[in-house]
Amino acid sequence: MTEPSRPQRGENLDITHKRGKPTLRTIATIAGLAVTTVSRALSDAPQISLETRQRVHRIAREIGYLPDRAAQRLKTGRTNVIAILLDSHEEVVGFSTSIMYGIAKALKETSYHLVVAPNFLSTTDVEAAEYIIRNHLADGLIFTRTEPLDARVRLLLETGFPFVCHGRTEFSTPHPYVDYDNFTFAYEAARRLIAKGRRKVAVILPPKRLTFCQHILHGFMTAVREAGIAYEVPEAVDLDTPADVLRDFIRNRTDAPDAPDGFICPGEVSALAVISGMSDAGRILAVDYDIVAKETSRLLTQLQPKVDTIHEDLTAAGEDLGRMLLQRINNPDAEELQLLLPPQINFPVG
Amino acid sequence: MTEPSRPQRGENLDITHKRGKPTLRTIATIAGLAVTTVSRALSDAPQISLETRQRVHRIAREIGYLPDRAAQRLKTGRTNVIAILLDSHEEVVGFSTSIMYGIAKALKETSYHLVVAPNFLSTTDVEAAEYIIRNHLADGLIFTRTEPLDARVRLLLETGFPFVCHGRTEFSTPHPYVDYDNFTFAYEAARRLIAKGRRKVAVILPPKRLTFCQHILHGFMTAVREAGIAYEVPEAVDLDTPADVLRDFIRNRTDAPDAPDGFICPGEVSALAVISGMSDAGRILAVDYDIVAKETSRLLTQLQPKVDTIHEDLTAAGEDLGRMLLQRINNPDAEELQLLLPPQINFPVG
DNA sequence: TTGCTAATTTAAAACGTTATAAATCTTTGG
DNA sequence: CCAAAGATTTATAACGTTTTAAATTAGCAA
Repeated sequence: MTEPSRPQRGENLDITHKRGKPTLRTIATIAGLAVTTVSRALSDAPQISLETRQRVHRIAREIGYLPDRAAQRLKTGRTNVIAILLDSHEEVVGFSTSIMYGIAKALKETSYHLVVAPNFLSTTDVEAAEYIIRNHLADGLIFTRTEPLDARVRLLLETGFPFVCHGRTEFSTPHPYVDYDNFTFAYEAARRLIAKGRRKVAVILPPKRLTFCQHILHGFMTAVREAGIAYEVPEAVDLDTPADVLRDFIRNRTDAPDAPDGFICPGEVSALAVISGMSDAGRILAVDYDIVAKETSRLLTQLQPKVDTIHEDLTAAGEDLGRMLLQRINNPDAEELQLLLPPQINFPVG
Repeated sequence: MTEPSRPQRGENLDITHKRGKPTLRTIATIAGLAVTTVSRALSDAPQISLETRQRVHRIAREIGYLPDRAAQRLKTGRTNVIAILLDSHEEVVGFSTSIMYGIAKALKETSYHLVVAPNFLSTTDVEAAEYIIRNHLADGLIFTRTEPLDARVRLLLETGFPFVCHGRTEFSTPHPYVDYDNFTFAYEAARRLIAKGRRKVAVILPPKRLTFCQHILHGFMTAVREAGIAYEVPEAVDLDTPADVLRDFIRNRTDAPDAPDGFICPGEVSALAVISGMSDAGRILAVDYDIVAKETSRLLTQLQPKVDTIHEDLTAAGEDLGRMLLQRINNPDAEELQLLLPPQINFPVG
C-alpha cells in the first residue's frame, strides 16, 4: 500500500514533483494510485471506495494540497469567480465596502473568489456586464443601484447569465434579488415623525431612476395619508446631491413659514447635511424638528445621537447576495431566490 | 492565402469552433496558419513576419478574440491577478473603495484583474498573505495600514513575493511603497493653526502601531517646537476611536482651563467628532477654535466649510500602487519603487 | 474451476495556451 | 547551381485538472 506506484508516462517519481506545489500527481504518487482516482476521491465520487477516499483526503490535507484554479477553470469552464460591478456613484460612506465584506463572508468556505469590476472597464455599466459575460470572466455577477427597467438585468436575463442584484426591478420575468424593505422603512420613519408630534414631514428621495425611490415614496405617502398630515417631497434635491447643496437647500427652505419640521433621510450623509442646514437656520434637532434616518454605518448615531435611525445591515445583505448567487450558479432553476430584508428597528432614544 | 489550412489533428474545420468563444485555433483556421504562429503573432514576436503579425491582429480584432485567462495562467504560471487585502479596521468613510478605484484604473488597459482578499480568509492579515502566496492566488499584493515592523512586509520580503504597501516600514531592506507625506501634512496643519493665532494645538493621532502615526507626530512636534507654542497629544483617543467616544472626550477636555483651541484631525470623521464635542461645549468653529483636517472625500468640507483641510487623493494613491506593483511584477529588480505623495494644499478659506 | 456481474481503478484525451525544438522556405555567397 | 545562413513557420509537448470509456479486480453462483 505504501510502495510507490508504477510510473505514469515514465517520468521520474520525485514525490515533491520538482519541488513545486503539490498536485494531484503528488498525491497519486504517494498513495500509489492513478491521478484519476485521486481526482475522483477528492470530489467524493461514490464509485471510489470509502477507504480510498479517506486516505486520499488525509494525504491531501497533510501535504497541503490545493487544486490549481487555472487547471480546473480550463477543464470545467467554470471560473470560480464572482464579480461585483463597482459603482462610480458610490455613496461617500462605505457602501460597497460593507457589501463586499458580506459577499466575501458568503464565499469564505467555498472556492469562489470575488473580483472587482469597476464600471469603467467599459463606459457604461451594461458594457461592463457585457464584457464579463462575453469573455466569461466570472460565473456570476452582483450589482447595486438597480433600476425598474435596468439594462443590466435585461441583458443578464436574455443571456441567462447568473446574477443577483441589490434592489428590485419591474420586469415581468422574475429574477433573483436582495432588497431592503424601503417601503416599511419610509412608512415606519414617517410614523415615528408623526408620533413625535411633527406638523409637516418631508423625505429626501433617492435619484428618481432607482427603483427604491418609488418604494420609499410609497411608504412615505402611505403613512402620510393614513395620518392626514402635511408633507413635502423636495424635487430639487436627492440622495446623490452633494451635501453642501443639500444643506443650502434645507437652510433656504427653512425660511418659509410652511417649512417641514420632520425629515426622513435614507442616507447618513444626507441626514448630516439636513442637520447642518437646519442648524444654520437656528433650528435645534429634537426640539424644533426631528429626523429619522437610515443607518448603514455607526457614523451618524455616533455623531448625532439625537437622530432617530432605522438600521440597514449592508454586510448581511452582501452575505445574502453572495449566498444566493452561489445557489443560482449551482442550480439554474433554483426558485424564489428573492429576499426582502426587513428594517431593523432601533427603538427611539427619547 | 485565403484557403483553409490543412486540418490539425484531423478534427473538423468549423471556423467557429463548435460555436463557442473564438480561440487561437479559430484564428489559425481563418488565417491558414498554425496555432503556434498565431500565438506568436499576437505577442508580437520578432521572428514572425510583420505582415503576418498585422493580419493575425486584424483577424483577432474582427472576431473579438480574447485570450483564455485560465489557459494562459495554467501554461505560464502567472495568474494575471493582483489581490488587495481588505481591512476589517476600515475607516467609515470609503477608504478602501477609493484605493480600489485607483488600482482598477491602473489595471484598466492591462490583462490584470483585481481580487479582494478580505483578511478573514484567515484569522490574521499575515495568514491571509501567507495563503495567497502559498497557493499562488495572485501575482502581487497590495495592502494598507502598514506598521513599522509589519509582519506582512517581512513575510513578503522573505518569500520575494511582489507587493506594494500603502505606508512605509522601518525595515532596513528597501521595498516598494506608496505613502502620503504625513510629516508635511502635520507640519503644515500645525503651521496653519499657529498662523490663525491659536494658543495651544492638539493632534488626534492614528493608532500607535501604524507607521504614519510617527510621521504625523514628528511633523506636528517640529512645527510646534519651531513656533514654541503650547501643545497636547491626547493619549486616550486615536483615529480608530469611535466618534462618540472621541466627541465626549473632546467635550470633557474643553472644560479645563488649559484646553487646546487648535486641532489637527488626520481623518474626516474625527474632525466631525471634534466639532460635535466642541459644539456641545458651546465653542464655535473658526471663532473659539480651529481645525485643520485631512480630507479624502468631499464629506467634511461639504458639511463644514469652515474646516481648513489638506487633501489626500486616495484614488491617485491607488493608481500609483497598482502601477508600481505591475512594474515590480514585470521587473523584480525595478529600483526605487518608492513614492511619497505630497499633500495637496487647499488654500485656507478665511 | 468458469463465467458473469458489480465494484473499483485506470488510461487516454481534452480544455487553450506557450516554450522548445525542428522543419520549411528564402536569400545569399561562392 | 549548391551549400550555408537567415527568416519564417510549424509540430509537439506540457501546464493540472476532469471526463469518457475501458480495464482490472472482487464477489459469487453454477
